[in-house]
Amino acid sequence: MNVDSIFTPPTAGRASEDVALQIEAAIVDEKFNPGDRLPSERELQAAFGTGRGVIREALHVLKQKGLIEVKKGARGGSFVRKVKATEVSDALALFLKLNEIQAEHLIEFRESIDRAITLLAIGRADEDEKRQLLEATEKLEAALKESNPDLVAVWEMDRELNLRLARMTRNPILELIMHAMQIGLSSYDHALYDDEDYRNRTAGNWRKTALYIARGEPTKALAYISYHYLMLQACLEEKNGAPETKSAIFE
Amino acid sequence: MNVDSIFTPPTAGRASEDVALQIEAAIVDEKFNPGDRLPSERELQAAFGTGRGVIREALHVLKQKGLIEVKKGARGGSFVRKVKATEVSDALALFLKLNEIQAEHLIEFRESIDRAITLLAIGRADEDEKRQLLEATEKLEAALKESNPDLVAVWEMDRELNLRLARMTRNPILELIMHAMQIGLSSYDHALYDDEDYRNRTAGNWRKTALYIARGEPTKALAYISYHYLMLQACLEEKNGAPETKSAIFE
DNA sequence: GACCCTCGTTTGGTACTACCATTGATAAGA
DNA sequence: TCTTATCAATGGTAGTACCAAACGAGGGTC
Repeated sequence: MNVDSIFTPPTAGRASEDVALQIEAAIVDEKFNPGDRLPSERELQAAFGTGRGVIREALHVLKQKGLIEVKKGARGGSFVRKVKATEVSDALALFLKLNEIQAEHLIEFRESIDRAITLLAIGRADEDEKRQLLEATEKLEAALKESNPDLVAVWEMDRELNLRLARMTRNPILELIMHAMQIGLSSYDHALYDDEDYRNRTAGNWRKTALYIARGEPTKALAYISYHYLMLQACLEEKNGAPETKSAIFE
Repeated sequence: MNVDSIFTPPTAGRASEDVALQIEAAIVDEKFNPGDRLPSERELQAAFGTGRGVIREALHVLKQKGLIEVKKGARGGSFVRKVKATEVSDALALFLKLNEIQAEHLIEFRESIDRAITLLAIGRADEDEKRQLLEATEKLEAALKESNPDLVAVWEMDRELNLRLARMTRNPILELIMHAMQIGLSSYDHALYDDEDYRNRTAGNWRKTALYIARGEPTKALAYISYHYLMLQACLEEKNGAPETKSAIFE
């Protein structure tokens, strides 16, 4: 491929930004597709007519954005990659951390999303998926009934349940948002799981929700979801006196 | 400030990543606050015991994340900055572009958000805000009734209306998501505004929605919102025959 | 013929140097 | 006092040299 026909020497103030923008534009315009290998740093250096440092700074930004992955060694280089939901989630998580978003707001938002997801999932998922969801909630409940439950594993199951339900909506944006929320709430959820009462009621709630999703009864499913978040809110307020409330949420 | 006590020489595989992580951690831990100036590149170079290139690559990533802004010249340097919602929106927009998300999914998601926002806004906004929202919708409708409406300005008013409503929820996450959605849908909305029938009905819908929000009648407000998205969906399907449907959505 | 080792090439990763461009402060001069 | 020139700090760029990892080709060994 003739890279010289794609890239032109940077002219804007910051060369590395211009380079990054040009390469990003080339990827967005599908001049490079996922899996493709960009020219090596030295080739790009020649194509753009800049120093190698400029190229490296630009590539680092693209890597951080999740647009490329970099391998070294022979046959290495920068490879175009599909942007994953993780990048969005990370950006969101960083925003949430630094802007000290209150847990109440996160919960409130997540409840809205959960309700939307539930309605769509009831309408779109097939019987198999609904059955599998129900079975997964039963497994979750069973795992918690053991004498010494592996909390980390159970928490992971809960996480997986949410993603599974989101997938049933057939809407990738809801999947993405759910994924992002889990990162934002993860340390918080994890902390609450220490409370035996909370986790048992959560699991029971999950099963009931899945049950009414499987039966196609949206009103009842939504009722259990709302109840879950009411309970979560209550647990939160209960712990509010402790000084480490805020820091407990974000690691 | 003694930077040597904060930063340690990178040890992980990629030095620049390690440096970026350490600086990011320092910012997240509030060792540096918004407005503060980080040490100069040459000072950081000394503190981390690396080459200046490594520092620059790390700073570029932080800049891209929106954590710092960089000024050159005397008294220049890297200054810590509040992470804006824009960074999240941009990441989301990039994800949407490269994953070719269908417009139907975006609309569906946005309707869920709009319904949630409306319910919360009715419950939390004060009378002044509700009245101002209603007045703004009336202005929008009036602007469209002119013989030769300035479509760009009107579209901007529509955008502003959405943000205003989101603000009325008192939940910054909903504001953020609304902001991000607008970026993702912007070119699409803009294209639809060319349709006179669509924009007139949209404006009318907005006024009705605002009216019932002001009156505190959630059911009717939600009905108008759903109707709006039904109409949007219909417009979309109508144009579906045209080959440029997909590209029209994303620039 | 199949397997393994070695060595060389490619490519990213790091260090260092030198110099430029911008910017703000400070000193000199009108 | 105001203006102007100078200087120093700092990011921006170029270039070089070398290191480290990874892969391939070739040759050797079993």
